[in-house]
Amino acid sequence: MLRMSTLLLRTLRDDPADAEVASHRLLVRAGYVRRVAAGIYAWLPLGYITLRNIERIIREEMDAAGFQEVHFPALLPREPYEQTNRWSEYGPDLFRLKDRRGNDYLLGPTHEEMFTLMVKGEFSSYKDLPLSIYQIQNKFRDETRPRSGIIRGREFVMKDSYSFDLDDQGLATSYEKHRQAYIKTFNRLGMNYNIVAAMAGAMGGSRSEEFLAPCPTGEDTYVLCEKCGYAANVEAMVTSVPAYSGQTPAAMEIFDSPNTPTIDSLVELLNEKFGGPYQASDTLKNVLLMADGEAISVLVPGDREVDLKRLQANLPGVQDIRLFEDADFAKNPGLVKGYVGPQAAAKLGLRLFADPRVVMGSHWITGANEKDKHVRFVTHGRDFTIEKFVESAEVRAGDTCPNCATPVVIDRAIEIGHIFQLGRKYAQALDFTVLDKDGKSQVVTMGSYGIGVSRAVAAIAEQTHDEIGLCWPREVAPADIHIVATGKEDLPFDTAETLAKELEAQGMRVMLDDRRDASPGVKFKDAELIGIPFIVIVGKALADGKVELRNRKSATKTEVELASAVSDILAVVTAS
RNA sequence: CGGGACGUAGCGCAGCUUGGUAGCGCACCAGGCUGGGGGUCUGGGGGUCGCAGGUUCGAAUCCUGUCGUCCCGACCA
Repeated sequence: MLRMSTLLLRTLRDDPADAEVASHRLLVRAGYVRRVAAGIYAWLPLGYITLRNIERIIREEMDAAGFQEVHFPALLPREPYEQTNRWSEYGPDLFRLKDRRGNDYLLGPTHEEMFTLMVKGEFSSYKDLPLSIYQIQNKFRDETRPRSGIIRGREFVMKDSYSFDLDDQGLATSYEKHRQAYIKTFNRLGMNYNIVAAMAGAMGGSRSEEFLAPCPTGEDTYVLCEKCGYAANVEAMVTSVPAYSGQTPAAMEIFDSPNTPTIDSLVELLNEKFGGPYQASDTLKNVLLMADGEAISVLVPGDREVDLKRLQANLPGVQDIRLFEDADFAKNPGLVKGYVGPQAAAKLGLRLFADPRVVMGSHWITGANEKDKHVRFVTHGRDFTIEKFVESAEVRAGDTCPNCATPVVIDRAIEIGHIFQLGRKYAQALDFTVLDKDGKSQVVTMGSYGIGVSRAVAAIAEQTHDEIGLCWPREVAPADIHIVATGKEDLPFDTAETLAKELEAQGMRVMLDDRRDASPGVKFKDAELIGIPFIVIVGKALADGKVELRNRKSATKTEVELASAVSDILAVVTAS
């Protein structure tokens, strides 16, 4: 039984100054967590119970799916990460340290290498597969800017699983098993979430989905088709483009366009010069970028911006991408800032990519590669050719669903889970093979599956809190019932004590506010802030032989006879 | 890494412009009243004012540097 009189807990009346998002504010105020350093948090008893409840649910679902739990150290040697090249690839986000002999170590950001090596050390036959193993572990990332409290810390708790299969079909099956296990897990956690298509990204692999908990303070943006259910991270959103059916355009025609370095100024001039209506979407924007030191051009309709994240995610292998700067223009005198066109890209040595909207046969108004001159009727396929289409333009609400052409909505969310088919990258790098039926060595194929455990505490708090405090789903709450004794006589306290013990005997998890020195108002406020789903008040109503039962979420209050209180409360709680 | 702000008691803040005994609220301790919505009165304990230099008879306050933190952006399996 949790007793408020002795619990290591001091609720705060004021919001902490450094907390912006609701989960952070409330978890600190309600005494669940305390900041230790930037992006590093300690868990007080209430918070730790909540965290462990989530871990327990995850374990139960992983075990039920037949996955086995293992555990690795957080402190790891450099060598395996050297072999997979992640020691350098991971960049400055990797926490690195040296021991007294000067050897390099790291604090694990994810454990693909260790899992692969563990299985490699034990198994060497196709008969041993498939295998899925998982751990719940603290992970470390030296984020440039930790933020939003528990949501994005530098140390956090994560459940990561890895599957090992002989072939792609096996991987697909393992992936699906994890997907189902995740659905069960997040349902039990009482979360609202969407499963969205994601980019497998630099990790390689063919299929990847994210579990996103919609929430205005989330850091991920995704699109959702409310008609057919298509959902995708904006990076993975597929542009739907109707086939181009326009007539063959006239030949290119250069015209004077003084002082029109921006799309807006160009559109204004077009309407004056040629009669309208012309729109930004009639023009072609040539966005110049440096990709790993190489100049590239990306073509997007003039009314769209390039989404750098989206572009990079769709240009596999590119590590670093940034917009052209004045210094880059200086090095490429053929490129006239504000008047760039794709016609001369090849001549200028630019690699040319285009958003799928720049369909073959479409014609555009674009720069003439000459100051104060533009050109119209520039036609894709006739006047320029591209290396390939690449998803790169910003995604907007109202863009059409690639499945059913319905306008999509855009929403923000917290990423709480990510599953993806890794393929053979790690097994290859670490030389993990098994013998197949024919006695031949085969590189195994892997999947990797993560759940942000500590982040889930915050995500649930974000989705379930209200103005007055936290409001947990029962299975994750630190207790089922919060019993408050009020008054100055012994009777309510003794009664509450007895009631608490009887409810515990029935399997209920009980928190008892047995503080003699706190006023009723303080106890009610604390109970609401802490957010245990049911609150029982033993006080005034005792005079009529009753206690009061409140539902934290709905704020409904009912009085029940003390004589039947245990079974009445039990019935209400278990029905929830 | 760019832009902005802030470091004073466990938490929230004032004091700094104009240098002179470090203050308020919450929390904490002792006692009284109150006892169904963070109630009230009296009395207390707790801070090398982020750190290091400098100016000055004297620095929380002025100057220089440095470290840290938060917010927006960039970045983020």
